[in-house]
Amino acid sequence: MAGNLAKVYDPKIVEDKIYKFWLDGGYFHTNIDNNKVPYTIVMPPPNITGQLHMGHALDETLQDIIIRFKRMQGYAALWLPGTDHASIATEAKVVEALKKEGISKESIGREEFLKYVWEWKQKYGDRIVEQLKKLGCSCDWDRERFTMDEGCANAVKEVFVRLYEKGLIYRGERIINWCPNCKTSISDAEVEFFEHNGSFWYIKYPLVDGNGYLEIATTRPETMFGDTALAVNPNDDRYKQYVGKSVKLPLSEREIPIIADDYVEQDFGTGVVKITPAHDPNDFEVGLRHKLPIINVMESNAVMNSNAGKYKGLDRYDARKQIVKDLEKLGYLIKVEPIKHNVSSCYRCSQVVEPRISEQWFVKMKPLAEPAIKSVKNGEVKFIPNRFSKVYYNWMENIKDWCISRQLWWGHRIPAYYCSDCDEVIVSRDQIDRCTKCGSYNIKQDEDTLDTWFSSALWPFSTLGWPENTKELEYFYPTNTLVTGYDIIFFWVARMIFSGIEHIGKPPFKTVLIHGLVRDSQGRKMSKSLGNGVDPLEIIENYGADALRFSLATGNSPGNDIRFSNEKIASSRNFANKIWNAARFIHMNIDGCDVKNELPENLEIEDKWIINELNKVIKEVTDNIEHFELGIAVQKLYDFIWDYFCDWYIELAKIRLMSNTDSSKDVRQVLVWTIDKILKLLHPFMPYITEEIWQTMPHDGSALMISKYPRYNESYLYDKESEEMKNIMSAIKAIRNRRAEMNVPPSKKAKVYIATKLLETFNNGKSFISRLAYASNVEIAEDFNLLDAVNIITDTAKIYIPMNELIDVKSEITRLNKELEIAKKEFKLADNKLNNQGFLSKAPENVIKSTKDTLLTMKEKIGLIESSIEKLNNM
RNA sequence: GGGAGCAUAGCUCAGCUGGGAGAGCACCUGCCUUACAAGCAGGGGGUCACAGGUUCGAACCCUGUUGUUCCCACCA
Repeated sequence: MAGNLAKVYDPKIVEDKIYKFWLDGGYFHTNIDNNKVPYTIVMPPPNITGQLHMGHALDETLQDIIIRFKRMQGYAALWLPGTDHASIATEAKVVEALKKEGISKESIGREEFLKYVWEWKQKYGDRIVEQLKKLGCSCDWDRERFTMDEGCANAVKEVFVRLYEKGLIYRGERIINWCPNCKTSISDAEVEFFEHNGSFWYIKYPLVDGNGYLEIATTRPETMFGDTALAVNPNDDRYKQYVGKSVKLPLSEREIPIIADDYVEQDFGTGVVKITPAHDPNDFEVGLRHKLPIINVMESNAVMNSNAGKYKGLDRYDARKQIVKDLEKLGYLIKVEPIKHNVSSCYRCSQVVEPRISEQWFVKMKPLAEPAIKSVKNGEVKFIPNRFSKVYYNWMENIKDWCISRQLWWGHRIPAYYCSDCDEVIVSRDQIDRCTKCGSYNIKQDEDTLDTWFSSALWPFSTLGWPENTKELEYFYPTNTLVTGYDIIFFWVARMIFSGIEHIGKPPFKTVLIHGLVRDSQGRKMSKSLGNGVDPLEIIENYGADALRFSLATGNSPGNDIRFSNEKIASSRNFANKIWNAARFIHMNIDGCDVKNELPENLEIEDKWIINELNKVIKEVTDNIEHFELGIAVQKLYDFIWDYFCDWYIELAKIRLMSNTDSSKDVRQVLVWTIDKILKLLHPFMPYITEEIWQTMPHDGSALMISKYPRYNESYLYDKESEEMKNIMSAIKAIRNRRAEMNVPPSKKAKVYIATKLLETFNNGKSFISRLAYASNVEIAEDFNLLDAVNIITDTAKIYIPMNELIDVKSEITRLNKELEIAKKEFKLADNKLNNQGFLSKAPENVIKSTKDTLLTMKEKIGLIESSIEKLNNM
C-alpha cells in the first residue's frame, strides 16, 4: 500500500473520486428516522446568477463542518440545499445578455422574456451547485430546492393570501425607493447610503405680496417644480409673520403657501424648507399633515416630465445644472455651499435612488415583528455571538412596512387580480379567469412580482413541503442552526423568523451562527471593482478543497471577519501533506502485517501518554465544535496532530518498530488506533484527505463520513504516566536545547548522565533519550559527581553531558547565572503570594496548591543550579 | 445623531466564565536524523493602545481617553 502513496499529497487525484464515492454510497441522503434525533441546517440558497466566491466558500464550509460533525455524532443530520431565483439580479443579467443580441425585454414581451430567463436558469443555475460539490459539501442533493419551484411557489401564494386575508398585506400609494436604473421599487433594506460631496444651493422664493423673499437651501434644486409649500418651524420668531402667506415658485408662475411644521429645524440651513411631497419621504409626511398637493416631476427613468416645464426631457442631473444656471441668471440664486451628505443608492446597481410616489403592495410589519422580537428575547432563537441580537432588535423595533412589489417580470407574480368592470381586487391561491364578485371575464392579474426575499423568508419550511403538512416538516422543523453572514440579518434572518412564527407557529431555527466577511490579506473587502477577489475554485485547483476549508476555519470566531492570504493557504496545504506522510509512515510499517484497529493489552508509557492526550483533545474539540468555536477546535487538532502525534509519538514509536518484537506489534496497533481517531476528529474540517487515508487503513464500516465521532472515555485516562512521560520529554528538550546552543550536530553523539529522584521514570525513558537527544549512552542515578560536564537542569532532573572540549567554563557560568536569576524570580513571586494573607484566604485551593508546588520546584532548582555553579568555579 | 466591534511578537490572529501571554507566517542558527526540506531540532522578539478603578491577583471586569472598522438613522 505504501508504495501506492506518493510522497506529496495530490488532492486532484483524490477529491473527485471521493466525492463520487460518497454520492454513490448515498451517504448524503438523510431519512426520517425515529430512532435518531434530527439535526437540520437549511442552506442559505445562493443566487442562480452567482459564481462561488469566498463568502460562499466560508458559509458552506462552516455548515459542512457542523453537519458532518453532527452526522458522525449519530444525528439524522440533514443539510438541505437549494438556489435562489434572485429576481432583480437575474433579470438584470438576462436583460443585459439580450441587449447584446439587440433585444429588449419590452419588445419581446413578458412571456417570451420569461422563457429566456428559464433557459438561462437551466444553463447556468447548476453552475453554483457543481461548485458547492467541489468544496466537498455533504448536502442531501435529493432534496435540492429552488425558490421558484412548484412547492415554493405554492408556499408563496399561500402566505400572500393568508396575510392578505388577515389584513397584514395591503396595497397603497406611498412614497417608496425607486431605482431609475432597475426601474423598480426597492425596500428600505435594499437602499445603501454613500457619503457624497454635494452642494447646498441657497435660493430666493419671492413673497407674493411683493414684500421681499424667503431664502431656502436645497441639495436637489431640480425637484423645485414639485414644491407645494415652504415650511418653517412654528416657534421660529424669524418667520412667524410669514406663516399663511404665499411665495411664488421661481422659474414658474405657481404660488405655494408658507406653512408651519415641527419637522423643520430652526438651526439647519436657513430654517425654511421647500416641501416636495412627491420626491422626499419626510416632505411626503408633511404633505399628508397639511393636505398639500403632490406633484411628480420625473418619469420612471429619472428624466424630467412635463411638470418641469421647459426642462421636460432632461435627465435629473442635466436638469439640475440647467435650473441652477437659470436661477443664477434671473437673480434667484444667492450662494452655493459645498456640503457632505449621504446619498441613497440601489444595493444592486448603485444608482442613486429616487423617492417616488407609487402604488405598491406592503406587508404590515408591527404585528409580525412583535412575536419575532419576543422569540429572541426569550431565548427560543439565539444569535451567536449574542451581540447580534441587539442589531436585530434595533431593526425589528423600528421597522416600517415592507414594500414587497417589484416592477420586474422574473419572480413570483403577485396573486392579485383586478376586475375592470367592478373594480374588485381578488387575491387568490389559484389562477382565476373571472371576477368572483360580478362574474366578468375582464380581469387582469397584477403585473408585478414579489421581492425575492419574500420567498426566501419561507425557505426553512417551504423546502420541507409546507403548506402541505408533510412528515419532513414535522420531523426536521424547526431546524437547528442557520449559518450566515452579518450582512444579511435584516434581509433574510429577521424575515425568516417572523415568517416561521406566523405560519408554522415556531421560529425556524434555534441558533443563528453569524460569521464575518472574508477579506483580502490587507483586510480589504473582496470586490470586483478592486479586483482583489480570490477565486475559491482556483484555490481548490491549486491547493485542494481541504486546504481551502482548513484555511477558512483557522482563526475563525463567530461574528468576526477573517483574512485570506497565500501564507495561510500554503500552511493548510502543508498540514494536509503532513498527515499524508504520517499515513505513509504507518503504512510502511503495517502493510503486510495483520494489524487490528484496537488498542493492545500491553501499553507502554508513550502509548499511555498519547492516548491520554488524545482523550483530552477529543473532549475539548467536541466541546468547541458544539459551541461553534471552530477556529479553536481546528487549532487544537493542528497542534495535536503535528506536535504531539507526528513530532513526538511517531518518533518515539520508531524505537519499538525497529525492535521487531512483540512490542513492535503493539505499537503498530496504537498507531493505527490513534490515526483512526485523528482522521475522525479531523474529518469535518478536511473531509477528502481523511476519507482517502481512512479507506487505506484497517477500519470498520464503509465510510469515514458515516463513522462514529470519537468520544471522551475515562478508560483512556493515564494522568500519572502522562506526567512521567512529560518529565522525560522535558529532559530531552533541555538536552537538545543545550546541544543546539553549542552547535553540536546530531551526528555527534554524547554520553548523558541523569541525576534524578525519579529513577523508574527515567529508566523507562532511556531509549527515548538516546534516540531523541542523541545520546550514545544514558546513565541514571540519584547523583553523580562530575566536574567537566555541561550542566542542564530541569524541574525533575539534573543532566550532565561530558563534552569538555566544547565547554567554555566562563560562558557556562554566565548562562547558569541567568537561569538562576529566572528561577529566583519565580521563587520570589510564588513566595510573595504565599505570604499574602489575602491570597491564602481568598484564592481557590488548586491555585494555592500549584503555587506551593512551584515554590518547591524552584527551591530545588535553585539548589541544583547553585551547586553546579560552585563546581564549575572550582574547576 | 444612535449602536457595535477591534487595538496582544515584524505580519495575520488565538487567548472560552480574572491565576502571570500562545500559534502560524516572517527572521536567525544547526540538520538531507530513510514518513514528510511543503520537513526536523533550536533561537531571538511583547510596559497585551493609554489613564484611572475593582480585586489577594487584570490582556481579560468597570469608567474615561485615543485610534480604527462597521451597522443603523438620514437635517431640507
